[in-house]
Amino acid sequence: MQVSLSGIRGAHGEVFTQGCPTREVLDHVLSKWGTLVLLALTDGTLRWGELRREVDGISEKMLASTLRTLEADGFVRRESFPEVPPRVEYSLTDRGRELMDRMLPLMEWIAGHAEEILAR
Amino acid sequence: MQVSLSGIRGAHGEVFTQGCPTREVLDHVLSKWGTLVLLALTDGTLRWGELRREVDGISEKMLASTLRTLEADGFVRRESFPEVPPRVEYSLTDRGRELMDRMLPLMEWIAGHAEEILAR
DNA sequence: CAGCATCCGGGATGATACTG
DNA sequence: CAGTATCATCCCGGATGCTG
Repeated sequence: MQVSLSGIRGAHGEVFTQGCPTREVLDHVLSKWGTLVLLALTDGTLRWGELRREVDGISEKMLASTLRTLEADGFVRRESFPEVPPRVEYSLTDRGRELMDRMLPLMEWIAGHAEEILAR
Repeated sequence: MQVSLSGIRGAHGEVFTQGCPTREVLDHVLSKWGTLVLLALTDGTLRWGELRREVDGISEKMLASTLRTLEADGFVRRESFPEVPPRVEYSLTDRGRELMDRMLPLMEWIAGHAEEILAR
């Protein structure tokens, strides 16, 4: 089911509306840390500690909060193993991979043009 | 010039680094209001007042600040006409259109799945 | 190792009034 | 009409300490 360009606008031409579902998901997924966590998981499964190290500068609090949101939205799967010491692995769900299929081209373009863009 | 997936990661596997150019542009472009302003301009040129009405809920302060950032990054062009009353028009630059070519598929997918995603 | 609870400061954001 | 200036506020997010 494809949504046309005109289909993503509100009926009166506004760009969505305050508090509509699309804006909410946008805020989750395009948040400061959301994009980076999703990108880190794109290469494969990671443990909590690995994730913390891969996403440079993220605090434990924000990692936990970001992961909870992304898991609730069904983008990330959390698997906890009953071992000592505990091991928890995070990976993208199918939905998460669908999302990243659309997000990666954007991030690659930005990464490739960032320096030029900021060179004012 | 295409950037491979591996090319968008830091040398040590981290997802970029704190304060690197890519993260900065990411923050500008994927900010709460940045995406919505860019989306509004995707359909064509808009005046200040039209933009304010199209992007539901944005304050004058945030509209001004968002537009200044996007203009400084070269995504948005500002044209001011020496008339009374004043008229100022905003539109995407070529760079802005390149960006939106990558962003639209993402936003369309999110808009099409938002309700399902939040239905927990 | 993988988190959660708590506190708290500051930048992001909003509301209002005003101006060229 | 298209902003700026100012003030008030909120909540994001960092730091720290603790637990199963």
